[in-house]
Amino acid sequence: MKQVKDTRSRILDTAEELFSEHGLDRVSIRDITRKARVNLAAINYHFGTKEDLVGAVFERRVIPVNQARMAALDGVEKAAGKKSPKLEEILGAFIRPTITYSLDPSQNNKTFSRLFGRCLTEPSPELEALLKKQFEPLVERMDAALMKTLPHLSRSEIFWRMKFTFGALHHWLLTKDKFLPTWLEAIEVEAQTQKLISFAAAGFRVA
Amino acid sequence: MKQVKDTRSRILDTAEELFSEHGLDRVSIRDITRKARVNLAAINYHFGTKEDLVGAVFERRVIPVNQARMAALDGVEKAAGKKSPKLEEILGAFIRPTITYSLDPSQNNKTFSRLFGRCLTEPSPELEALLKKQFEPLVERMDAALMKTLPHLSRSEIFWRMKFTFGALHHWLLTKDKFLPTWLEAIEVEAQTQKLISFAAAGFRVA
DNA sequence: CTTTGGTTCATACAACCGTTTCAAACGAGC
DNA sequence: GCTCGTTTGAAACGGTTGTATGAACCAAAG
Repeated sequence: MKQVKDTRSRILDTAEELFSEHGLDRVSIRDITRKARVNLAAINYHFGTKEDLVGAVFERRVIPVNQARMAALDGVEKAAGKKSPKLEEILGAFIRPTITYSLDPSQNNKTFSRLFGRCLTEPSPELEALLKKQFEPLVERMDAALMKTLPHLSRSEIFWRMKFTFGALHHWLLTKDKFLPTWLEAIEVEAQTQKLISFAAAGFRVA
Repeated sequence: MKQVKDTRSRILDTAEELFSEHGLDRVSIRDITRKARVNLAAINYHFGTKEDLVGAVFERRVIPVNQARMAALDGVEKAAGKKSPKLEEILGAFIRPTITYSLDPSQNNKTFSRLFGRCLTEPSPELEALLKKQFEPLVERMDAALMKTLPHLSRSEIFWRMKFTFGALHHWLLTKDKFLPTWLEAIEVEAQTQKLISFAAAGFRVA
């Protein structure tokens, strides 16, 4: 086995970094292998095609984040017992894991938030299928939790409001350190997160 | 002059269509010229580089949309007279023009919404500068109007809520006919727009 | 020691990229 | 009719792309 894992994960790390910085299409396989100091053929050997590599990069992050979301949702529902969980807590279970994972420096995740936001706009059909597979069960659980807490809303209504929340979250992840005016007072990420959660919660509470 | 305009605008139309469908980087100038039935060199002759073409495609749409937003804001403020305009009307002035322009079939705009949503995630520095230039004055006017209507909110607070609104809008534009579950009841675009506006308005009204 | 199965390497491949070139075609003004 | 500036055309440029090939390498198994 030698240091297979070394090569494989060095490719994954470098690819993630470059993809999130420049976009999937502006990064060539040669850019990745050069920066990872790995042979050109290593990518095709370990992952198959470039598209397979893209999938692997996404899966490595999306799966844990969505698992963390599920776990957070579990925790929120268990804590609420028989009562319905608070709206802010449900939304927090959806929003917070992306922050946690995108800022944890121990896992080379500094750049993950941008990658994550990006994955929604890159139009590869295979990537779209992957996303759908990764998000469908989560969205279903979210819907169920929200319907319990907001029983007066129809499932369709919840769907649209989730879409808006999703958009706000991902646009924020993608641009949270871009387009900032000079006069803006800098605030912590946690404070930004709370702003987003209460913004979305208010949107969900509309009659 | 002959049919210069014909060639030029046929390139613009085709480029817009292909860019919005496949993304900026997945479309080559050969794809464009082939589909537009125009000589390969025509793009470089009329626009310079491919990046210049991208800029031209965006500008042709972004400028009118933002002008329409400005005009709508003017109308809302004039109608309110000395009083502050209603929050929903301000947000509508920002949101509605993107709908109007992305659905008007008389201007080949069927695909514009996707292009528009896409332009925020493609990381070209020149495009970013173009966007900043096109949006800064608009955002300033929006901020001013919102501060007048919501005087208890700080400018920074309004900035973040605008970012969330922006994200919800653009994610919606980008995916409004994607990832739709089978059980979802179909509704008109106007109804979706109203949902978005009241969602965002509620977020702005949080104390 | 030799074989084996997995991994790395340099190199080659065909296809495509954005851009340039320059001759041909063109309509307007004299 | 004949220039003249503008627009189109076919072809080529050098460079890069993703992928494939087959030899070299290496740890572990027999």
